[in-house]
Amino acid sequence: MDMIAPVRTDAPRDPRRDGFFPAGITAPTAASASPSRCSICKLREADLPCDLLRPGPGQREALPSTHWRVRQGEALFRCGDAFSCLYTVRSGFFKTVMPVASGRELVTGFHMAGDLLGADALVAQSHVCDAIALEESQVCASFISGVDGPDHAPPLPYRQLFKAMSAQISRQQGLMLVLGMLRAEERVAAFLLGLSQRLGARGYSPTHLKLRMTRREIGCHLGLELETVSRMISKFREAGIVETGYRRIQILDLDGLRRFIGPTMA
Amino acid sequence: MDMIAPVRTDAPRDPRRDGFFPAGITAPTAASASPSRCSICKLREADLPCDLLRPGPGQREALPSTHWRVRQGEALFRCGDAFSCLYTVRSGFFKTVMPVASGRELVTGFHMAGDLLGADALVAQSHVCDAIALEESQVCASFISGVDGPDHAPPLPYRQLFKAMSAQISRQQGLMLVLGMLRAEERVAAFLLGLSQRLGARGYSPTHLKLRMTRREIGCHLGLELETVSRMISKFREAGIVETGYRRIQILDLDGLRRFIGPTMA
DNA sequence: CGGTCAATTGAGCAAGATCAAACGTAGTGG
DNA sequence: CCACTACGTTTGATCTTGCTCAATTGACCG
Repeated sequence: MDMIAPVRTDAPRDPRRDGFFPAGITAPTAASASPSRCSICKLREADLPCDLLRPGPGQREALPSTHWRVRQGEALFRCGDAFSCLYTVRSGFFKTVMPVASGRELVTGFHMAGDLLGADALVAQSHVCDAIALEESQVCASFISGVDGPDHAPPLPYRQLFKAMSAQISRQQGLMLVLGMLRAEERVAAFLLGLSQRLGARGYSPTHLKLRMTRREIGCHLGLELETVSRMISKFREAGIVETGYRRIQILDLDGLRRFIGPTMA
Repeated sequence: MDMIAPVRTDAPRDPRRDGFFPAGITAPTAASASPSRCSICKLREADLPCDLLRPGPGQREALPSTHWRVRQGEALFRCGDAFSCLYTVRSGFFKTVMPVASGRELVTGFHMAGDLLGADALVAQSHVCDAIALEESQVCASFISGVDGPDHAPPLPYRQLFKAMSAQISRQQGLMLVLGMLRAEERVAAFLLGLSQRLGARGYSPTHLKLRMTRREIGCHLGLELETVSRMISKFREAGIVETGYRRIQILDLDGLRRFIGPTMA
């Protein structure tokens, strides 16, 4: 994805969007349609005030930015939306939510003045969560290319670092989902499936796993006691889904394991 | 903290360290003491192979890197260690652990060939978790300054982005700790304390909180049902620690609330 | 071949989920 | 301004899940 110009000409990609600005977002208030420098954004303790996106001495030009209003209950961006800019909360209150198949939702965070929103999409180029205003809010939107974009892109080593850090954020979000929403059985199944998938991606067998960690370590990773981990693995064995031999686990029925995760995760 | 030269001359800061290399880490094997370019690191599906730290066309010079061996059970780095370099797992298996006061430990992840280790320390300049080898392992260490370092530092806007992403990683790790190790009572107490602290840092009252979110949203954030959240708040009220009025919560006894979190978090 | 540590399995118990009902608050429209 | 409605909150009763305690078995190492 390339840099999106301050005046956006790309058509909305999401069916929920029906106008020039995202649903629930009005045109710039203090700023004109052409992006302002937004030097009034001086927020205490802010993670990333827009002012800090200004260039330092010897740097290139500042990233263009502008202000938007978001009404209560409306989305600043939604899961799947193409990445267009980073947001700093100027006033109000947001929640970020990952929608889950089961209807329940995972609230990944609450965000108030000074907090950064939207960094989740820097690498994948599309947002992985909804950002919903819990009250009338204002944000500062800073237009910045994704790490692969040609303009304003950082030097190569840092692009890789961005990717690595972004990958870690994604991994942690997945783990939060496991810890916050899944039952013991589902957690262990998800753990085994994740391990299988990662091993497969590296050229190892995805079905013959050699566990390098103890049941206690698995438990500490999944928020369970070691006895519970052991019991769940035994349950999978009794169901004919895995075969076990001490630290070695053979997955006989990958789909059966997926079925154990249930409707929460797809 | 500044860039640490490939040949390290700084004294170990951690009492657990007793030699030139971190405990359990032997001198470079394939590479000589002076860092090699390590072009043999071509790992499939890797998040950040050392090769990718090479400069692209028109970039500055590559970051120096070298290889280390880590024996089973030994630490690649430990919580509190000064940040010196980023690691890519070449072979073997690691766990990353956040030590917790209560003796239990939070395993934040398992890491195999191709995974990046150590990015947690890029901003704070010191590691926030232990990285322990679960079997005989090899890593590629890439020397890179922290985002505030003078050498190899990225342009300013990206430094801010690094900080923001790093902050998000820290926040998520804190939440994983809450989701994985705390009981309902402790989770709600930690949530209220966190909200209080963040509001205080922004100039609002840290004791008179106006909750913008519903009990259900708090529950979805903490991995609890909304009834449980309500019950815990009622318990705090009955204990004389908070006063409640619908969406408004007044904290009467901050220390009392901290006492509820118990020994797990300090 | 003990010794140590990890894993398994069982029994009882407590924390939290679930189901259900009553109550408060905010918002709407007459 | 008030009544009505919708939704959020509180509280209670019951039940399930997973934790705790305990004993046994199994693997690995000198």
